[in-house]
Amino acid sequence: MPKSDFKYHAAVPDAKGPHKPAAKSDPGNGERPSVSIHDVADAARVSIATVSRVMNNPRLVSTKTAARVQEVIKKLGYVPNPFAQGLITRESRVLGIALPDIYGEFYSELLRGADGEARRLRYHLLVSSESHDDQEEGRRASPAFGLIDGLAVMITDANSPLSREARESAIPTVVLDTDLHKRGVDSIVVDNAKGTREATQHLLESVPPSRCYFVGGPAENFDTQQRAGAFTETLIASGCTPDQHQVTFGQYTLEWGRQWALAAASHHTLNGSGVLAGNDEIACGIMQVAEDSGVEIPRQLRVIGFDDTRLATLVRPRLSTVRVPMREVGAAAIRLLVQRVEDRTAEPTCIHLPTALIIRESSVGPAQ
Amino acid sequence: MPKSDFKYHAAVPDAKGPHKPAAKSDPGNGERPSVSIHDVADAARVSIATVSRVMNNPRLVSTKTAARVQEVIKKLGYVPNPFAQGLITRESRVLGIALPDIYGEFYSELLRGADGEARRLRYHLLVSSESHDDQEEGRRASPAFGLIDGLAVMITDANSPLSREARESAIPTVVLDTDLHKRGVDSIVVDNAKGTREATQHLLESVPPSRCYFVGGPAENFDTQQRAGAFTETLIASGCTPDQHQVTFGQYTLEWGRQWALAAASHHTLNGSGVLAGNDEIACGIMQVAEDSGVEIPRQLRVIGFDDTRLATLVRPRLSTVRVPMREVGAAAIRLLVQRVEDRTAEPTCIHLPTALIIRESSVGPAQ
DNA sequence: GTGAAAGCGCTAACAT
DNA sequence: ATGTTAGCGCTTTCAC
Repeated sequence: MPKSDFKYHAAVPDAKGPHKPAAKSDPGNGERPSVSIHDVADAARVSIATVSRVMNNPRLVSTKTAARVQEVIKKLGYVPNPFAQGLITRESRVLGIALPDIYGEFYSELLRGADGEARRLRYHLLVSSESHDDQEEGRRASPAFGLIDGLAVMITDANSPLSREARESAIPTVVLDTDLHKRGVDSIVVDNAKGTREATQHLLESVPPSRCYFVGGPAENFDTQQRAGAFTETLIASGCTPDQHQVTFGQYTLEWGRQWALAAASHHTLNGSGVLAGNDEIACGIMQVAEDSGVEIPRQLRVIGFDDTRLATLVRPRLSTVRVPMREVGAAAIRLLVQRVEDRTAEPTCIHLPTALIIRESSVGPAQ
Repeated sequence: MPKSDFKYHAAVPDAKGPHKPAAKSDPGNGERPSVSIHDVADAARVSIATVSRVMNNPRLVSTKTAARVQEVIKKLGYVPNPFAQGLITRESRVLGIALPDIYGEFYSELLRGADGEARRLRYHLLVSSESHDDQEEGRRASPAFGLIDGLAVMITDANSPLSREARESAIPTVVLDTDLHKRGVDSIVVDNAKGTREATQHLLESVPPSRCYFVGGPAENFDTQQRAGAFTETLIASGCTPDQHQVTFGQYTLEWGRQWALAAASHHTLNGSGVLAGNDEIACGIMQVAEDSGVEIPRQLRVIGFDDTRLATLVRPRLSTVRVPMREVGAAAIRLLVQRVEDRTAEPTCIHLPTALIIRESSVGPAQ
């Protein structure tokens, strides 16, 4: 019998240290019996080093020993303690993702993409939305810095405290929706300009430039700005400089769409117009008001949404919209993040994802 | 000068052990400089034990010392290493939540509730959807057992492998949507029966029982079964035993709603009927087909959805629906889970959350 | 190919 | 009130 067997078995049960931490097989409460690398080593009559090798670098172990150890591992249901592993390797295979909110089709789909990709790459995903923050003083439960290997942040508004924190904690980070790669941060951005141009040009096919409107989300929002910018440029290129009423900002909500449309209707500007909304919800709000006030879509009013959420195919008439590959955004963020985690010396990059106009019913048909 | 200062400083830099793990302040790559409890202890001229006490049990330390240590902690930006902590305390303050999918209003809202509650209780949330599984053999990346302190599982179909795993790993678990508290598992369930009864009775006010339909999701689904059951019972109570066409099962998708409605329309059963859909999406599908085939809602057809997602207020006519407090479900799950994590001896309980009929436009109005 | 041993950073018993 | 120390479970040199 190898000495390791003797040593461990003999030494441990007697040599009760002064510190008696979590139960090993404590009866009376429902603790996990928790089999450790020592248990495996003992049962397989090898040292813990060998067990470790079998798990992390099997080619350093003879096939025969490896097989025996594997068998014991299986029989005992051994799973390495991630805390102990992390203490040495400084890796948890957990990635954080911080979103401004996790509500609605948009974030939901993004998260789905991120989750799928993380799984594929054998990482776990720790989510955290910012929305519920700050109610109670400054106890900002930042997304487990120290535990996570990397963080994907979506920064909608300028420089949120979170991004600063991330920078300071020197943790691998990728930013969604803001191109910061010149500042040394990997980023994923969506090519808002392309889709916006296509949509605006599509509108201009049947609506005079002076009757085209952009109904955006919050003015501070990065996407909003790009979309508004591309809209304006396209109008200018067509020979019409839009006035201030043609480009407005509000919220990314259906309610804001309704508000805008109500105001527009009261100025009689709905009929004969074309509007590009900042997202599908806004577009839906506009469509609702139009319908309620007897303005026919698309005959009297053309409307195009943004994002291509399921909403777009749910409403009638079906909503033309600019598709944003939200799922791919989430997936790309994780892919890039993992890349960075596994090689921190790589050059910061920025992945651009395309947008494209999808024409459905709300923007086509016989001109008025 | 305390001896600890001498000991640590003198001993460590020279006594380079055989094992040289992760860089402490490795230049050349962008590692975190990582300040440890020792650094704080040194700088504050106390032992590491005192630093630990300041963080975990301040009342054991004199106010003066505590203040000094706190200052150093702040100056150095010290954050305890969660791996080292977890190794001893066996807690990570990370909770797992496993959902069949994370798509759509429903799961999105549930997740939002869970996230908010987790934050409130100072836990982190590790999500994982099952949908992306199993593509590549059996590499089931279970939700970080060993790392998480507890797991909230939503079991839609009978006994998924996940729930078994959870049981085996002896980790605190709460189950969503299936009452298992008799089997010793905390659970959160929604009182499907109440809302379903209300909805069915509401339908019966204007539609004869023989013209009432339940268009459910998957037959294996727990919620579906309860809803179908309550529907049938209510019909029976009103003196009509529903035939097999009146209670059907499919998917929780808009498409299934369309299919059902198409089939129904071809049998001329749409006009003059009342239908309770398994969820809002199905209801929307039915409404679309009805509209397309010229059946007016609510005049010729009454429809009620289930869940009260935003869809319900988006469509026209606005959808009557049975509200399910998805957000509260998520929050309650986390609350219960944390309770269990912090006291494993408590009796398993089952939290019931109510549902309630919300009457909007799709189910009321002048009878035909 | 395998084992011995150091030590990651921390908490908690024990000693003072 | 504070310090000393063992040890959580693991990975990894180093020696054989």
